[in-house]
Amino acid sequence: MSNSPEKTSYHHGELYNSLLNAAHSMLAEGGIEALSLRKLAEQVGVSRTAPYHHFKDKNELLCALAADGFKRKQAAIAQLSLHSTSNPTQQFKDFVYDYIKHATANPELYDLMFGRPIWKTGSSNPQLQSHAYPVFQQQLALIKSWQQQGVLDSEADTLRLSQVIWSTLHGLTRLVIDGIYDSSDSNSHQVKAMCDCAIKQFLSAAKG
Amino acid sequence: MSNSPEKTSYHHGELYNSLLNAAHSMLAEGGIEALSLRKLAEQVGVSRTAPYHHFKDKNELLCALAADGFKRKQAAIAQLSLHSTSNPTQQFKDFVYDYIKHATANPELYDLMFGRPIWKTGSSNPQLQSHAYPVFQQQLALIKSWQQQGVLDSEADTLRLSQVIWSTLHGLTRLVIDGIYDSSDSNSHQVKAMCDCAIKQFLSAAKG
DNA sequence: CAATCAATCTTGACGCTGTCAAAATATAAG
DNA sequence: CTTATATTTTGACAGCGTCAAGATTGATTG
Repeated sequence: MSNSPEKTSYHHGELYNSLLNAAHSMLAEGGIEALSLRKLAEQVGVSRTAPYHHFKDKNELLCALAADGFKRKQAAIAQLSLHSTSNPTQQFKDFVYDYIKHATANPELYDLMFGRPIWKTGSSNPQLQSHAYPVFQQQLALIKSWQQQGVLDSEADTLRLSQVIWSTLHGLTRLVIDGIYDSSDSNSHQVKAMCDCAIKQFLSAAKG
Repeated sequence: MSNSPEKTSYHHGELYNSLLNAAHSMLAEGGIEALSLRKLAEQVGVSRTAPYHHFKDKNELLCALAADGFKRKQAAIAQLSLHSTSNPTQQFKDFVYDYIKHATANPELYDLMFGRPIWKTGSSNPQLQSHAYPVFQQQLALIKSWQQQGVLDSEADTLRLSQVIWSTLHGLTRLVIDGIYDSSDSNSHQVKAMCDCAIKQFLSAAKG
């Protein structure tokens, strides 16, 4: 959308944000693989090495992009918590649906945020971590409250249960967006069925 | 290990297998990222474009490598099924432990077998699919039997439950091997705890 | 055995990538 | 105005996947 103002001046002035914006849409279109610094620079109207004065690395750009994604994810979850008009069981269901919905709506962004390249040892930025960690804390708080309300297994250790539920959602998402499940025909219908099955497992475990 | 016989003859004779072997160890050392056709050719002692007479693409080599992994995985699961001396509940636990154990022991191979690059639309080889599909069928059969024996929720649709359990194991594996969980200190201890929590959830759901 | 053919391997080249070094230019500070 | 600092540029390097054309070998057939 709002990529480059096409300034003709030597100094761009808004290079940092312009690069991030352009990177965002380029990521959405072709994934991490198609995201190259050179194409990015060209699209913003600047030479190939200009970005290196705002991002030390390609990795640093990816981290900044992912950090931005975590910031928005946190806001989305927070807004979901505010809409607590429904009963806690329905809240948990909505939490699951929303997780898969957001992830499958922006598969390339999800792939970046939770992918190897930026989390591999030595790659993860302190700035990235500071944005990602609160999101997990947020999820942990939600699950703790659901445990206290008897929706989820109250005997389980909250941290472990959070990790397991997250694993289930993450795994389901990855299997879908990585193409291991065929996304040809009525895929969303099957994904919905998988979510419901997962929900049922966690809910019944609470009544053991 | 047994990489190249260093034949000086023009025709290598065993190029296909030599490439696969070299690729296997190169993958284990540096991951997909570090696996380049050129380095591979050099290591086997052949020119850069020689591999193209045995693999149409780099993608085709990756598919062959992954297919080999699936073949071995199938054999491993089959052997696990034969060791059915223990009770079915313990069998299910061992199945979970083994999944994570094998995946974390060969993280780079797992990343290849269940990663985007080879499953992305248009990348997956028919040969790859024919090796991967039976593995899922195998897991589905196991889960069906555990359902019939009352270990897992017998009311759930077998296909959906298989997908959910697989999602949990896959997600847990990915979070670990992708570096999202810090693998610094006593990691295996925490992973064990997560597995136990997941197992408990699925077992209690059967007694709902 | 000799000639032909197909399989295999090599050299050369192209465009793409990330990134460093050094030079040019614009802005800010003294 | 001069000096320093931040920003951008051009040039260059090594690496990558891969195509095209030529060289070499092993197998096939007359």
